Amino acid sequence: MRHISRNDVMNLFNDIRARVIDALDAMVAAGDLPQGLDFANVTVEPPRDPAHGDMATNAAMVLAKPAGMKPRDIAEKLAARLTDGPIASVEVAGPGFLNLRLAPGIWQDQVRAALDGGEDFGRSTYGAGQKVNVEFVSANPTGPMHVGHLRGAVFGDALASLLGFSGHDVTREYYVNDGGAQVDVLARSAYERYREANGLEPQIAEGLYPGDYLIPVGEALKARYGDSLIDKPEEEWLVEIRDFATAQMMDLIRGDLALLGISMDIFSSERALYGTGRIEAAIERLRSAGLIYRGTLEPPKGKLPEDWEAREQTLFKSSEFGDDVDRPIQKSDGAWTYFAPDIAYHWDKIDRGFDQLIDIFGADHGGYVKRMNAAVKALSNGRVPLDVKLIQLVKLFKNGEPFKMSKRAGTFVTLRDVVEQAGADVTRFHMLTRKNDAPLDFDFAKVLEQSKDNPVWYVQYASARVHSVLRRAAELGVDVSDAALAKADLSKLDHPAELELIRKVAEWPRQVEHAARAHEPHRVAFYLYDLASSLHSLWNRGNDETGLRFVQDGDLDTTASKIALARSVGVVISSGLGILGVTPAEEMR
RNA sequence: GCACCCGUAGCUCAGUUGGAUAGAGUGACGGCCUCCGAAGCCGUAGGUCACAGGUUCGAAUCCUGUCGGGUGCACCA
Repeated sequence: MRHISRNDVMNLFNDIRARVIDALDAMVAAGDLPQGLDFANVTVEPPRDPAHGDMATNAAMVLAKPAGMKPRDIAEKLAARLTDGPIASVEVAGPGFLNLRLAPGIWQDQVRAALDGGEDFGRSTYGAGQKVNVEFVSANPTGPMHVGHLRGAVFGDALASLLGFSGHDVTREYYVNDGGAQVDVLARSAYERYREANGLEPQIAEGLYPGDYLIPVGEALKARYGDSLIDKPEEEWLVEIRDFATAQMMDLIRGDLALLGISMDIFSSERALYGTGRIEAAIERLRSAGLIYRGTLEPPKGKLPEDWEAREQTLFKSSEFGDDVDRPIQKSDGAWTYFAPDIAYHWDKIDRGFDQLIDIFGADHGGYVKRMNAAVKALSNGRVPLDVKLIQLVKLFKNGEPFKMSKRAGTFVTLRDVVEQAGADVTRFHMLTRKNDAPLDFDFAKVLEQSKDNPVWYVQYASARVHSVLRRAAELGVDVSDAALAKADLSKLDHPAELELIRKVAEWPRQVEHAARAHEPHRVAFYLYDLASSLHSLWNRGNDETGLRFVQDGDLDTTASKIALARSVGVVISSGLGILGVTPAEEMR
């Protein structure tokens, strides 16, 4: 029998799949199957219909064609080799599925595994320690974060946690766009506030940042420079004020992130790439691969920009890597485009030894992903995969009414506004209740509502019920420590309604692994909702069937078994919420 | 015009990387509290998975085309 790691034991589905693969290997050895088959598509999954048993495998069907055999023949030979250990019985069904029934106690063992593992239950090693870089937020350092940044921030942080939980070595990274014209605008805006602090009338011209958040920056500048910069030409103060203001803005942003419980491992500066030869070196690397040339791009088809004119530019041959056209890396005046330092930046990430890169962009930057993918492919010789996740817009509502925002009118909503009104836990969970590429509605009234319409509340309510029942059992004299509960007689948990909940708990390792593979943390949120639903369902059955209540007056042993189940649900909820960055509730009052 | 994302119940959305009879919430209707937390649970109703082809044992899922919505399209970042 193949060696099974502790991790695989925790993921029952992987364990059973390993047994199926072993049986297939044995069939090959015995000549029942041809050599050289690929078992990668063999899956073991919970069947949708419970009547189909505990688990089902498609092995016979996916192997029929490559093996040149009938599914039914494979299925029957495979079935004969599977009834062993945890698998109690096997039947061939439908077009060639093998429906597996597990031996008594196997599911219950998963409850024990959850209690033994605690919040490590479901942790996996499939990431194999791979170094993954998750770059997210990367908001321009020109002001506080607003709602537009909020969702990407939560998504990136949760994805990073999810990958860490599944065995990756994760770095959270922020790319500071401090190299372009917008930080000069910031400097000029801050300068006006500096003049204001010196008692002069600020002249916030069109195009400057009007926000109040620069007023304290102006005062800090006064404290530092007095009036020595007043009426001096821009050349004398631009760089100093720019660097100062940028640093202040980054402090602001770090504070905003902290409100959400987000802490970056690294802030990488775009500006720091200039003048170090890093950009030139990155471009040179592409040039030596024959991917840089001087050329003139075709005008875009369809509506032609008014001021379009043919220009010779330095181009990157991104079209060789799936991009639609080649992309300019230098402007006509010879300065780098935004793309050039970004190429250098990604090369730097590759250079730092990451095995996998993930970028999180707003959906409005979708047009950028092909060229970035092309660059990373070219720079790493295809070694390092880049996955760009696009985050769709958040639509704000208040009691069903759309919340109009306008930067000009000063009514744009900051991240701080949202978190202070809704709370970090609610905000974070709600941001993850949609797939990243689907638009999301955020209604300040609804997210705070206490009903099952609100998934945050619903999951928290389940958590609170678990804690409630643990408290009651403790009052009756049950030792509710995990170590003690793990010793309870779990074979008492044999009612179909209880088994249904146990199955949900047992699915956690599998769900979290799938979520990690897909880079989709929202799956964790949906699973938790589902798990909460199963708990509520069992709970309410206890109203009619008193034998199903978690607390059984006068029978401490049975209570301990049932509390063990409740606690395993609680363990998974806090583990799952932990990945999402949400604190589980102990009570709702 | 081109590229990317999306199209699933009246509404808002999931859908286990191709599996068996497509699921939740909400809204509508009907049940369940002398009972561990009813802020909950159970049931009924509701579908041509935008449309048309194709791939195969098998498609909401993969490919092609069409329609509809969003986003982006040289010297902005």
